Amino acid sequence: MPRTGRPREFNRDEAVVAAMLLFWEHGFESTSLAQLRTAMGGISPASFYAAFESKEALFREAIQQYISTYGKVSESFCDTRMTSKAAIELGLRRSARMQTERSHPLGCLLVLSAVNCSPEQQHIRDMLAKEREKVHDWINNCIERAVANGELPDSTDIHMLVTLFETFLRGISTQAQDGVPYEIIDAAITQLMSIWDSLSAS
Amino acid sequence: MPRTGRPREFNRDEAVVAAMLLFWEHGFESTSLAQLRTAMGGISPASFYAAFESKEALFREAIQQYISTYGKVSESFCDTRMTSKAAIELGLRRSARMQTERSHPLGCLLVLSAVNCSPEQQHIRDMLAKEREKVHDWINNCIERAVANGELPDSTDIHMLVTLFETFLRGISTQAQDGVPYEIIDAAITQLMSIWDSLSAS
DNA sequence: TTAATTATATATTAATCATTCCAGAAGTCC
DNA sequence: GGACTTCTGGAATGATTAATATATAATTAA
Repeated sequence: MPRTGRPREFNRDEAVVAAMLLFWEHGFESTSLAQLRTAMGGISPASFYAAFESKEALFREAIQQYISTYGKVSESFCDTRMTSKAAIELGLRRSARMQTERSHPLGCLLVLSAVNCSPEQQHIRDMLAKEREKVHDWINNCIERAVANGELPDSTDIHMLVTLFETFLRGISTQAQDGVPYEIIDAAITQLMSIWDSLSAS
Repeated sequence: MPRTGRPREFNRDEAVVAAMLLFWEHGFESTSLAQLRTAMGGISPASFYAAFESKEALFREAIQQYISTYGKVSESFCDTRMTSKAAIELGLRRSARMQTERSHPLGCLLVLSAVNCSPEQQHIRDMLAKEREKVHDWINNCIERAVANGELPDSTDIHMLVTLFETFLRGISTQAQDGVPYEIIDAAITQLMSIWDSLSAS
């Protein structure tokens, strides 16, 4: 917080949220600075660069904003207060719910916002890949825990099961973008989770 | 085929394939005309616009090129010469195989190439959504056929089952982009298909 | 041989891209 | 009341965007 100098005339936090929503909907490269500045309250280029160092730096802030709010639904995957099955199931359902809400862009920002990227911006893709890997690790640890504590048999193919759930989770993003409603994805999750029971029973 | 006038100095078909690969890897908007012209054999702007009307028209041709080659793996979903289960399973496995091949960009062009789009290019997104809908209809018809001929019970929730398989199918695209190998996706497909047996048995 | 046709190379267009410069405005600190 | 600091509006930066204009080269048809 600056204690001296002319005070900022716009709310920085609100501006980051507005930018996040734009990046979420159109992606990093397809969102122009002019669009961002308009959505952030019609601020000038000078104000933009004084508050945020660059478009890329703003994008990084937007990602952190997403992770600390909407993205929290994924944290169910690393919630050890419930069974592994319950954690996976809740993570999937909460993700599906959030990604199909109409109060913000559809799908997951971490999956969608840098799918299309020019070669020079490969590091943007890599940055998001790292964030996705965190969720991957949560799911992986969750399944490993299930095998370790007997919730799933020792013969369980852990990598296979992680891939099964994660691939479905990724698919929710483009399904949501195409308008598939929550209820039907939720029903598919119920069916998907039946696999868990058949594995634990055998 | 022009029968008169100066002959074209580059192979038009090869140029479309080169463009398709670029669009596949970087998406519609993030692929520049300069990149395209270089990949298409270093042709000039004049030659480009003489052969293809515009960047968008070329993109449409690239999509058709994809559909008639790599995209054919999806046609398993509407192959009625085998059981519905076999059609779904083969469609998934062939999609996973194709999308993880290293001889071309990873994932599915129809899913990935217009995820990030500026508002003015919404019709590009819509165009790809229509192509994806064809695959959706194939899967839907395939499941409907299974219920109609007794392969699945009448009580089957068709929309749910279509969503289950299609969401997984969509997820393969970003999983492949993140480097998940074919073998592990294939194993997940095997597990996913076990749902079919549990449904047909009950 | 000439006309018609089509592709070519080169230069150029206007628009947009992210970013920077500069002068002034609005605060705090002493 | 300065001095200092930070933010502001507005103009300008050079690079890049997709697309076009113009003139010429290479072919076929008559």
